[in-house]
Amino acid sequence: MFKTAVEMEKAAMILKLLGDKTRLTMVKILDSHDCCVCEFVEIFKMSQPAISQHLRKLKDVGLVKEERRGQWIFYSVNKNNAYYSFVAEILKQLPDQDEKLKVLEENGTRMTCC
Amino acid sequence: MFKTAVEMEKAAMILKLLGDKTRLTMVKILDSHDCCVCEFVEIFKMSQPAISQHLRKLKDVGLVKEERRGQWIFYSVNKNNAYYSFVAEILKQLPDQDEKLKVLEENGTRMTCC
DNA sequence: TGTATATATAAGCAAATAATTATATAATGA
DNA sequence: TCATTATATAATTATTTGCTTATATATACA
Repeated sequence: MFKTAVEMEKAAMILKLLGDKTRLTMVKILDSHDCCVCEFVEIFKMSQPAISQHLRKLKDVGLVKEERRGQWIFYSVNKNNAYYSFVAEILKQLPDQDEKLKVLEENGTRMTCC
Repeated sequence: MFKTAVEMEKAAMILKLLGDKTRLTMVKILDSHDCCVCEFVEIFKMSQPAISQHLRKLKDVGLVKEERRGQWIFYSVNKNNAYYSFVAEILKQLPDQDEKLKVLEENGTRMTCC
């Protein structure tokens, strides 16, 4: 089933990170689509620094990784992370967030930026 | 697979609750054994009010329930809770905590109290 | 080379969290 | 009925968190 159980300390740390609605939704979205910061700014109607700070926390524990593409920095889930399978089991149980991206495409925000 | 996905808001709330090492371990233990407050005080080497407050939070969202047995109040996981299957998937991936209870039995603390 | 755009980072602050200490409640047993 | 034990609750405090505003950096493009 699972190679090895996640340590309690690490598990609690991951859960605390995911225990924020914004970050949880980010990870759920990133699990199926790469996104850049400006898309999240649109989706969550939050300031750019607030978004960047959430992404920083996710990056610091290795849950997401970043990749610059020209002017933009794209984030994606780091599926090689030791805790990815732990996280994936949680994400599985969450509702699809694709309609959030669809809204961006409809109002053109997705195209403009990325 | 799952009847219905857990709402993002609710999921984040549950994850935040479990994102504390003490509470996460409590729930993992309670998932297989009922326990009373004084046992947790021993296990975690924490003050009784601190333990009671953690249990209160878990009870407030319905993850655990309490049952008085004479002088003691026993806590157990509320498997009827709407979010139990969500939580159970997480607990599955955590290492067994039985040795923590074993320590209590060895030093007699488990018997004395409960 | 200068300006605009995307992003990160730092500093400051208000709200939330998790502990402590002190006190209240409830059951047990002499 | 009184002392003891188990637990809850309230008040206080220190720490952490998540935002804001201000500023820095890095790329693109005219």
